[in-house]
Amino acid sequence: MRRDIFQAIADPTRRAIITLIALQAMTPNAIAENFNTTRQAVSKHLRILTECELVQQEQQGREIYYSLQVEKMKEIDKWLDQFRALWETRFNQLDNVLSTLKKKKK
Amino acid sequence: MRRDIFQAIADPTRRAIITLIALQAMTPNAIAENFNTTRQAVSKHLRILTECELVQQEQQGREIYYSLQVEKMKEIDKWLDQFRALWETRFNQLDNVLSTLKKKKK
DNA sequence: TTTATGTGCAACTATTCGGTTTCGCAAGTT
DNA sequence: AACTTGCGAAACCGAATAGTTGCACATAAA
Repeated sequence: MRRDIFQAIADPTRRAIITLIALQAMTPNAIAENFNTTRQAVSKHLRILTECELVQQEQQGREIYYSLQVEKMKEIDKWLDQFRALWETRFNQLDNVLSTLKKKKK
Repeated sequence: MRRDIFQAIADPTRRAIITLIALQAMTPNAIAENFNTTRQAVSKHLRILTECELVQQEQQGREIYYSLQVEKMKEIDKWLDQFRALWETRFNQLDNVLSTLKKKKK
């Protein structure tokens, strides 16, 4: 079981769940109403999101409210950092190709 | 076949490939040397990356140089935008939970 | 106490995924 | 022309994935 954040956001339904609970905590039933799947399927997604700490639970009577652990999303942002420098300069990927080819040609 | 950028970066090997060719175009053989897999496996990853336009090819004789289409990475950054506001303000996810619970309690 | 509701978990299924092995082909080299 | 090298594609395989159905259990309402 891999269960890292990149695998977690790979699924479109999970991304939608993340967006849904980003602003307001929601119960599995309430979340499931927004998708064409069963509550159990949503529950499975929530388990995966919980396992990689993207999501938080808060029991309230017999209901469980799920909310986004927004801090965790920074990890994706952090990974993107290494590329940010590339797309922000005038030296784009085309220049890379050309310089590499030139080098190979000698 | 889903083949979107989020599914593409879900695999750790593919993320490593992306990092590897971000600065310099490389051939499949050269890329494969960095991993404990066959060249064919790398070739498959490259096909997936090419299909979602994360990667560019440049034929050079019988060699094919692959390089990162860094512009495409912005799409991930763009998706993160909706959460950036959340983690940058003092209102973090704990506040969300509390305010939601307060509302429910009436 | 009985019934309804909200939930997680287990078992099963079809599909996808990442990998290997084998092959064919094109481009260089001898 | 024969050989080597670099590559992609196809066939196959075991594992993981996303979904379903069915169940058990706790909480709340009747």
